[in-house]
Amino acid sequence: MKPTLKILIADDHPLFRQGLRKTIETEPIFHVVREAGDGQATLHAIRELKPDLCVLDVNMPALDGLAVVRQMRAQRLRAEVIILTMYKEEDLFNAAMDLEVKGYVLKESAVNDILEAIKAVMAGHRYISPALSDFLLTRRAGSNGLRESKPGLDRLTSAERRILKLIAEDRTSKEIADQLGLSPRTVENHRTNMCAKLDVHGIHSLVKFAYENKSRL
Amino acid sequence: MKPTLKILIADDHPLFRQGLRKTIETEPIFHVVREAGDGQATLHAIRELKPDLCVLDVNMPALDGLAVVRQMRAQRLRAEVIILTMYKEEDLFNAAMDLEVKGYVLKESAVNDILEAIKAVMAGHRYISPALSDFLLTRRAGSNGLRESKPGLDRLTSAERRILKLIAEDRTSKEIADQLGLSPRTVENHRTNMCAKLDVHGIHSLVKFAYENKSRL
DNA sequence: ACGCTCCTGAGTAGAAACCCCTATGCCTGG
DNA sequence: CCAGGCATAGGGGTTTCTACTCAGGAGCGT
Repeated sequence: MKPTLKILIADDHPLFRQGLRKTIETEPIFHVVREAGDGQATLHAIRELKPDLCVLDVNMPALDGLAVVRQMRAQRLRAEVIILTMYKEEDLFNAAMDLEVKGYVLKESAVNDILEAIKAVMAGHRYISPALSDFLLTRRAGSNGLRESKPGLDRLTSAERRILKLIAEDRTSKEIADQLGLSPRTVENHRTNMCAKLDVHGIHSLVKFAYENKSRL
Repeated sequence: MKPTLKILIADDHPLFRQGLRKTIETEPIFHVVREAGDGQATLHAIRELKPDLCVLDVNMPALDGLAVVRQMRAQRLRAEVIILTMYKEEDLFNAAMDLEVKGYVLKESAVNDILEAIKAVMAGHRYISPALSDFLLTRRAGSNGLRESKPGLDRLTSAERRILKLIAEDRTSKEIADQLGLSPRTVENHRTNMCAKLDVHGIHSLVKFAYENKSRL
């Protein structure tokens, strides 16, 4: 089987896009279905064409590359992402990693690298330019500290926090009630109130939130 | 400033050493002061010549590349190290990282990569082949405590993995069924089977598992 | 004293997930 | 050819969580 891979490229420089396209299409199964020059157009094109892979420049008008990825996640647009950037900025890199971007390539890299990155990502692996190895190795120290506190987390009351901590440990309302000496209904009411305050919906969203933020409870 | 850099290369294949030497010496300031074919000879040469940088193959007779590094550390021989290897083995890679090796390059990489690696390492940075980005990213999770792949994760079938990926995105069985063109009951059955295989129980445990392991799906 | 928030508890309803079964069709290895 | 694994689909029942409503009491500031 030889399914051609639908690729979208986004960069605000037409000449760079052209070079990128030429490079990518040296590989016959890679097909660039669209070029976009700004973030909004990129997002539109992703919704419309459902590409398998997006190669996004960070610096773009309207929406930058990472903002596009955030929108993709919010709108459940499933496509692999490779971020292209000119500079080695640690914050930018960490933000991309937090968004679970699969590829991160410096523009200074050899043209060969972008092809390698595409192949690796489409094979389910990740590809990060070696120039960023330093960031990758020291990431643990950095990314944990500078994460901004979620909006709404500070609006939780003490009882709610107490319960959320136990939710993060995968406890049911009944178990939590037993442990805290409350009625299961009270715990359920707190759950409901937290869902409203945090503006999360769905049966698992509160658990997910609790799990993501358990270090800050 | 133009001090020539003393480099030692170690590999048990003479032809490969020759290619490597030619490649390195395209850069005038790099000077290969010795080639070695096994670990003992390498260690000897390092003591004798005190090179600035050692490019070591992993597979060598007498002492393998990592054993040489261990000896260097034990004998306080200060030289930067770049490990060259043919295969992507996670254990080997982690062992090298634990030894604070500054460069780790796959032989399949472009010849250009080894030069980039040398330049990066001599500039005080690290250089890791992008093919190993996966290892690098999962290393912190691994070193954090839960260590290596869960028992049972490899027992999942392809359909189950496909569904687990969507579970990790907080989708309901109905949404997953719609997206994959299946009956909701089928998806629920897969959920049940996965719970049994993974030996997890409780309404949120599968979501939690999926979320923790989403990078390995 | 009056509002206000918070903690507590409850009724009702529905959605989602889990748990126990059965069953069909497909493919593969012995 | 048959057993077994896998993917598919369903029945019936239970538990858990969410989403609404309501309500009493405690504490707190104006």
